[in-house]
Amino acid sequence: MSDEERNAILGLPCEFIDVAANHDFIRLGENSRHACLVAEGLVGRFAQTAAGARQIFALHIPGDMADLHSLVAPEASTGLQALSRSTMLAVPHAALLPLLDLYPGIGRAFWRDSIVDTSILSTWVLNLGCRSGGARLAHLLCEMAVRYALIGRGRDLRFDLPATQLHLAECTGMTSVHLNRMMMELRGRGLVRTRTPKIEIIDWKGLTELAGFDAGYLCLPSSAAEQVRLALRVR
Amino acid sequence: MSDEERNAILGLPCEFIDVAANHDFIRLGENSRHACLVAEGLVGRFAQTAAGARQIFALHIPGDMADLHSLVAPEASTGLQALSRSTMLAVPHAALLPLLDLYPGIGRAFWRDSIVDTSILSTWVLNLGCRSGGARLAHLLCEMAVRYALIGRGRDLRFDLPATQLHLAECTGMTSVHLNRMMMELRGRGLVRTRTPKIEIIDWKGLTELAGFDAGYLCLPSSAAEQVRLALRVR
DNA sequence: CGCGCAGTTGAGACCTCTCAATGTGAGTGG
DNA sequence: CCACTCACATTGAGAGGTCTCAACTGCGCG
Repeated sequence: MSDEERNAILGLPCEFIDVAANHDFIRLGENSRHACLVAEGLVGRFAQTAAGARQIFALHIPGDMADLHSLVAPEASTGLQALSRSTMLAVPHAALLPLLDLYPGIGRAFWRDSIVDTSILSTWVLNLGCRSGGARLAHLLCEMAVRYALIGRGRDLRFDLPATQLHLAECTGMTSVHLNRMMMELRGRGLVRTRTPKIEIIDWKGLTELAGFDAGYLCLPSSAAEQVRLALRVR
Repeated sequence: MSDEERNAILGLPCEFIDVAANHDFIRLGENSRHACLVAEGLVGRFAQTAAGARQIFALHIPGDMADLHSLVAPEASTGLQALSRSTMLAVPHAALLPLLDLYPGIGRAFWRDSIVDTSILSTWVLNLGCRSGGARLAHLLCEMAVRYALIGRGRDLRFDLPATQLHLAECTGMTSVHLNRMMMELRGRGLVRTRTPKIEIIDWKGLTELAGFDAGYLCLPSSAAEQVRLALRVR
């Protein structure tokens, strides 16, 4: 984006919103009039079956736009839930939409952001469809380690993931009971140490191998990839 | 889109490409220089694990843009495979990109198209994470019935789905053996009649209930929803 | 100090995979 | 027209992964 475009974005009106843990602040089927940027906390995008089973299909950490897509498809049938106490920055669609016509670069950047989300989502599909429970959990931990490192909140493969095991189970398509057993197995194998919400990856190589993790799907520019490597202090 | 924008699109240079069944015409990790519109056949977007397990996470039928996302994120790590003999219409990125700057409406329409793909993908995640094998298959059949009806290729809940059971298994995260058993169960319950590639849904209500299917995620404008109802001759 | 949520544990049922064999139909060459 | 071949669908049996349900533990918070 150009400086002009960047400034247009920074000049946008917005409003801080505080959300309690486990609160669905955008309900399923609700039409949203804002785009939400996560300022603090952890937010999950989810949907659920008629039977009540809930699936989380994206985790948003500080700095993420959680529902940019609502700009062009406000009727989307997914909800947004704070997994821990979170604060959001809500930007009205009414203020954002005109920028899209004025600055093609902004639209393209937003589109690209959606594509990255989709790439992550695709990888989650690959996980759910092709990998065992333990590998799915390991993959999620690898992903979050990299993403937290990227925003400067992970050092030495240690980071806070403010989600309960039930939340993680809803991400990885498992029962919380089974997730617990898988988590214990990762610990038992000496791959991670966890004590909610703290996660510490002890054996990065082992964990990524078990998970089949390759950070490519996060669509990092090569400069960022370098940065992650440094932040993780890996290799 | 305005007429002017529509005309700009129709004036784009393009090239027909014929692809044999089971041919990966965009390999994993390959950088694409074209956007592909499916003209005929069935195309799957896929990725695979290091162990070789393949997951299809989108099916594209005639009229779909199979990899619009490559325009803004050409390095995406997914492949494109023809599931049956297909013909594609390839539009060079070089010709498409300038339009994005000239016509904001085009960019927004493309973005919206990506969002719809993402919405479908989200629903596949919900399927994989929360539903049993039989329900996943039923859901896929419901989705394809609606989508084929929308492009005028489904009448009375009958349509051709030129994919093998192995392909369907790769879509739904099952073994082909298990998919076969689930397919036989759907038949046994009197929900569908199938004989590759023909699919006939006998009991729409029963199938949608088993699947927990709700067409909302396809993001149809209300006019199209009406149209589908007519095409399916349901309700 | 007690309540309640989150994590942990156990046992049995069920779903899905694995591997291997068999059936079936369309196309092909003789 | 028949034998052959190949891809795909179907079947069986046993192993393993995951779920269910129910109980129990540990810890933070009021």
